Amino acid sequence: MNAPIVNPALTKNQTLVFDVLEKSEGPMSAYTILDKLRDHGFRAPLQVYRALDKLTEFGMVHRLESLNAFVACAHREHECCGGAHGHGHGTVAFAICESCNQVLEFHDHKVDHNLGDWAKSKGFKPSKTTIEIRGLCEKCAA
Amino acid sequence: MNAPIVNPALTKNQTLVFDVLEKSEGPMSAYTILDKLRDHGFRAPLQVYRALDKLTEFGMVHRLESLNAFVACAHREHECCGGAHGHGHGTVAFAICESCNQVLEFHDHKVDHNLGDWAKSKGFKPSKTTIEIRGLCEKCAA
DNA sequence: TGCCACACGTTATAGCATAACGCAATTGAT
DNA sequence: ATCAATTGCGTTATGCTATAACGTGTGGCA
Repeated sequence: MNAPIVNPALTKNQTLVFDVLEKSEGPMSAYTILDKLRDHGFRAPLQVYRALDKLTEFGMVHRLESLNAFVACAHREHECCGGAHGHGHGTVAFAICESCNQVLEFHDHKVDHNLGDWAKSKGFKPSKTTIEIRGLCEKCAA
Repeated sequence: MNAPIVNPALTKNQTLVFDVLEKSEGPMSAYTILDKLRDHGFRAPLQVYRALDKLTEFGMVHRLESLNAFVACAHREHECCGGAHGHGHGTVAFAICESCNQVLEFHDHKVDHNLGDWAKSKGFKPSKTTIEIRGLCEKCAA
């Protein structure tokens, strides 16, 4: 459960990428981000991927594996997944609406605990856990 | 929780793809499968992807989202995720060793229940849930 | 000063997935 | 029987996602 970096100083590219993600309604692919940043001088995918790597390392951005896309962390004040206290919230989970693309980010300590128990019982040492629920959000299911 | 198809009749391509996956030690990408099947007349990715789509629909193959790869379902007798009784085991979870690429497939009813409770509390209607733990298996962690 | 670490920019390439077309075989209703 | 609908198949082309490998510039620091 590596504690993320707290309030790191962002570079120009990292700031640009993060701002685009934060202003977005939903998850974005790296190439969509690239297109949004062409006016700011971005020309190549690596410029985006390198920024995303760092932002993910900082805990400010999450990668949605089932979408090959990225979202800004939904938790304010960088308290996400650790943060100032360094104790961590454990694994982040996502509910992804397949109709409106809204993403709900949440923590569930019981799930963490249960998966942790399973791992312990098998001698498995987790480094990163992905939990993604695809489906319909309340509004779209109605 | 859609009940999977039980003992479907597989086409030639589906059988070939499934056999390759089942004999494999670990997960395989679609293109790796394609290469294994060139001698059997496979020429194009779509031949593999179409078979994989069906096998996944049948519950005989799982996609690992964090690897962009596929594994044969580890449960014998097609009792996986439902099967003959049609009651379903709920979500399948995977522990993926980043050192030896071994994949452990498992079910955890408590996790299912916890995520189900969360979804219900938010009015979210899940269609497919992905749980993947990356880390080190017992042997590689030693 | 020389070294190191890091961010950056660029070109090229690798790896993953699907669109769109047409053909053949199967099924099932009329 | 025959027509229509469905499904699987093969092929070509294309699009999307991600990284390798190279070089440049900058700031910190012994």
